[in-house]
Amino acid sequence: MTSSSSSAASEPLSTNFARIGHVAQQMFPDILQELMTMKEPPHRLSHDINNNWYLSNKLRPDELILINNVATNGYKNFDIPFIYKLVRNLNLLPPPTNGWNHSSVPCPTEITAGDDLERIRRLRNEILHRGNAQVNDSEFSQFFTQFKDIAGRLETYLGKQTGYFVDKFVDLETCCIDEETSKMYIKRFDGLKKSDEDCKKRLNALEEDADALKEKRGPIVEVKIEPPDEFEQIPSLLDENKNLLYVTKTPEADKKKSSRKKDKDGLYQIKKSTKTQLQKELKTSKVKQRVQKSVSVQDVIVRPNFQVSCIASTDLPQTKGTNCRKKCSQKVVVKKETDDLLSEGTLVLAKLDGYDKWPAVMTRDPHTGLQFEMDSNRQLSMYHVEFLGPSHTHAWIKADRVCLYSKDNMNDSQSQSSEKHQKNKVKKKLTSPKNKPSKVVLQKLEKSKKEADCMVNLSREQRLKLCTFRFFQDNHEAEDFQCKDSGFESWNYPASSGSSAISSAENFACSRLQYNTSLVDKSKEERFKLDVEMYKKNEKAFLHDLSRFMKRNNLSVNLTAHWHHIPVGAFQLFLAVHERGGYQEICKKKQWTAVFRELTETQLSAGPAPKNFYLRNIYAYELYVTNGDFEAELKRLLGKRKKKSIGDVMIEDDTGSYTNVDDDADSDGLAAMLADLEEYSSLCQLEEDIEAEKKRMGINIAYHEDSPYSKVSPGVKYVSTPSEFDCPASHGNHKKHQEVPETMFSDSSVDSQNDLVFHQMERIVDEDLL
DNA sequence: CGTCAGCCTCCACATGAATG
DNA sequence: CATTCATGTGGAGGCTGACG
Repeated sequence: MTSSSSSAASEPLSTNFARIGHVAQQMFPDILQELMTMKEPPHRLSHDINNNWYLSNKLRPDELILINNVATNGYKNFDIPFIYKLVRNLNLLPPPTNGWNHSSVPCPTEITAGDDLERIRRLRNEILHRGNAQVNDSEFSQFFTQFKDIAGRLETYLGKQTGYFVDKFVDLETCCIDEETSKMYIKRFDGLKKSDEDCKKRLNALEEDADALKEKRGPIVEVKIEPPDEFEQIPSLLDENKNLLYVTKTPEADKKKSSRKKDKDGLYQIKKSTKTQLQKELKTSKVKQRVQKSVSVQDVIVRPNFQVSCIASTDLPQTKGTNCRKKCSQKVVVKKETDDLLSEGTLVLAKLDGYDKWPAVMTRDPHTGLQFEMDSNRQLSMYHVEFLGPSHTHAWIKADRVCLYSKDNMNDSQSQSSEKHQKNKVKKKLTSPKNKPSKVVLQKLEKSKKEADCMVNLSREQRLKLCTFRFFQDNHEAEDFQCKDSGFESWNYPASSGSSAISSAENFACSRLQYNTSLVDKSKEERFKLDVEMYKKNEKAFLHDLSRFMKRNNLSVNLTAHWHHIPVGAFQLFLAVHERGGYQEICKKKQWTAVFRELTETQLSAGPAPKNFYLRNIYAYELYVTNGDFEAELKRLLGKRKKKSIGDVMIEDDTGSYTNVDDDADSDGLAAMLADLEEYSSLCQLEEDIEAEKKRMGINIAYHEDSPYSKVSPGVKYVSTPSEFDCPASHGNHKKHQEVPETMFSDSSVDSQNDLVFHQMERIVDEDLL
């Protein structure tokens, strides 16, 4: 492709499409790969992912391969969805004004880097999912206006010279496309269009099947199957809060092991005979003795994500579930409902010290925006909830004290609280109410129950709107570090990037997009030098990165030292130390006093202050960016500070006051992503299972009426296979279940089905190209 | 009986004197 | 002059008693 005077406007409509297609498939990925290289140098990626709960658990095998090869290949072959996922979870950019994956398109006034990434994702989806390969001139011009706006902002944000990205778009917009390239793109999009139509037809057919079968089935009991080596045929005990019956084996599971190759995350209905058998076993088993009530298993669904649970239809007495489960079967998964992430807006019962379970809504902390917290073992430890009632309050509640709201749970808790009160007088300080609830409290509780009952039928969004304490992005403390168009540049490596994203010789004008140097090729010294160069240009970038690093490692950070009442910034200290060769050099040459005096502009005696401050706040980061043994240093710091609460990263801002910083990508939107994941899984399951089961003994599709999924995408829910319990065959299935939802790249949940189709199409196209 | 303010203790950190 | 040690300071959290 060479620049030409002939305008794109005069070219065929399909050529226009080829151009915007190139942007979506090549130019945007290249920009984002460059952004990634600057914001997350490849040598840090593995470590950061390991420190990220979500990413370390949810990456797909193909994504893991890319990450494993990142040290050699850089961000080559990282596509937009994957980069979006990394940026979002590692918090590499300031989040979009309305948060990630918001239902509405960023408006023109929203111009954070995150907003632009969000725009890129949407544009990419819009282009790739476009059924129509004809782009008229006005549409074409609109597309390129958007492209250039985004490119302009990103080049400023990344500290590139003016036109660094924009010029490439200008070239692409106006240059000629050679015939071959044009044909290649048209062919590609023809294929896309065809796949689109096929998939739509297929999905419509499936939906019809589903509709027809929906009425045939009754209420559903959910069973999750664990893949133990050997199954036992007894139903075991259940979750005390959720009435979950944990079953270690489904009677026919082992028979069908091999026939369920496609198991991912679907739910499978069991036969009536199996159901009867379960009921029988429940009546006769040891479980029955503990439960003391017969459990009528109305129906069972198998969720082959290797865990067995069964929702019994009757209310079960609260028991020490964990112990019982242990006694009943070693194979039973000890998994409480609260181990799952509850998403924002979910109606729950939360137990606060001194109170009974109280109806509440899962919300974000109005100050930090956090919805939940992980402990140091990356286990979910706390949820933020807003309590319902005449006057709403909000609080952080331990995860094991939160369960889904239901009247049964409510009643159980109340009847039990009085028993507990009798039994646990000695322990009353721990969790139970000190005394019988006062009349006032009971009245409040009644009101809150009424409110909760009213909320039951509302959507999560509607519930959130009724909440008093709401988190707004504008309040986000991370805003302090947010990049505005003016000023804030970050990771300003000169002319760096992994250009290698240019994957195919077929692509036109690739050479234009290639860059001169790549960080990947640089030695650690060179990289560090570039880091420092960048830091010199921008203090905030350093402070942001330092804070992010420390936060991720559960360490607090103080960005301003006060020596003899003279404030000294961490950044100035870092530069001063760097100029003298780093921490070790200064210690060796005993230059801490010199550093101290230089920074305080005094001749005072330093004492250990500068050294200690550096050790506490900066040294681990210095090791981190220089590929040193920062982990040992982190261990030392963590050991020293273990008594401090984990997760409360305090950053001293310019005014000297301490503020919480919420820039932990782990939690930001995690629950929303989980919902996406489940939605995606159920959608995948829909198609795959129906196909699989069609081949077997006829279709039997079941919808989980009460499923939260129904709110996400009405009409497409759990899919039940015919009648047998199948053993979820392999760990591969499990991994599949953990796939990060690709639906996060769809515009909204409403479009999720289409999006699935589109992504499948995309894969087809990509495979074709390979 | 529940709430809340005041007091106490503990801990981390800064500072400055003492020491090598 | 760098390092070590003792002391002072401030914040967080727990306990207790007064009050409504």
